[in-house]
Amino acid sequence: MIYTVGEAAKQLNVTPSTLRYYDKEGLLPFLERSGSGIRMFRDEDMSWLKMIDCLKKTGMSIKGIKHFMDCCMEGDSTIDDRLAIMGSQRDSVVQQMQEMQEMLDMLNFKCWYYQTAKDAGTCTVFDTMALEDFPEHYRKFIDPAKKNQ
Amino acid sequence: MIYTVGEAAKQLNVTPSTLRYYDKEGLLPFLERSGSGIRMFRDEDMSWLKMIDCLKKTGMSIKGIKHFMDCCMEGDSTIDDRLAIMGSQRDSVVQQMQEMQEMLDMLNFKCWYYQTAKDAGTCTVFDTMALEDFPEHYRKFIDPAKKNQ
DNA sequence: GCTTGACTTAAAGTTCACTTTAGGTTGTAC
DNA sequence: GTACAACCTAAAGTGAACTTTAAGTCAAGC
Repeated sequence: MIYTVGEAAKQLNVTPSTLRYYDKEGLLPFLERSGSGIRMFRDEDMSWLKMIDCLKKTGMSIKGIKHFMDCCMEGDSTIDDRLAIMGSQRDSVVQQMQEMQEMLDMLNFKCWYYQTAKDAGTCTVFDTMALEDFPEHYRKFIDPAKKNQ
Repeated sequence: MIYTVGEAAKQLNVTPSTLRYYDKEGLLPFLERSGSGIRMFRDEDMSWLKMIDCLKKTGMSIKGIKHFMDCCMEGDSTIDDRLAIMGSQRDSVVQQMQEMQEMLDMLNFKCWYYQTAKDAGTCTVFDTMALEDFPEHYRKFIDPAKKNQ
């Protein structure tokens, strides 16, 4: 199966211009054209696009992705480089997820906080609350210096 | 304890210019100044900054953060709005984490793939491998249309 | 054969979130 | 009292990642 830039873009949930931009930046060295110059995305190219999407979503820059793709085109001599790139990207994602979890904990606290305030009708409900009145796992978010959390 | 913009910035691991920029954009409505116009960050302001940092790190725009801060300054009349904002931000983070997990799975596959190629000295090692030769949890990443994964 | 929608390019424009620059003021240390 | 680092503002500049525009080409349906 062969897709045009518009069809490929739809599958990836991006605009055709984005794919053309990626092409211009050298992210799609695998891409072939028809005799009249039209981009032809094959099924295996869609796999490449998914990989690019993965790197993009995990925070790699266009330049970084281009470097990886260049390595991929080079062949076996770059296996070590590619392994290193994947390894550091994985480490980065693990870190990002840890940070995300911390942020989620804080947001969960805020949801509880505003839900409690909503139920009481006012944020002043917390003024008379002692630290022990807060659910245990939320206590770490409470700033004694701050009235309105 | 009171901090200058430079001290506050150091605690948050940002530059002083960033905090001045946030101030200019209206993200720091709580912030007070000394008689000579110098920004004074109190301990409870550092809590506000942590909240702003949390929203920023979870992908909220400067404009979105400003809106939230404005609600915070308004008082009890905006409790519902703030609860809604925190709720949707939490949902967004849950989604982001799910996506991150999928990306991590893919990167783990790629690490295994390149490690295997490295051990063999060539990517052609996969040419003779049947689907059953791949670890089970990695099989979903294999594209039959694609030689070099 | 002609319309129409999708494709092509190069180049300019946009948005976001800072960052830098220029010119000036403040406050602590000697 | 003077040096010097850190503060101040307004405004211009930066970099990343697209997005839009303009002018033209291609291919399927009538």
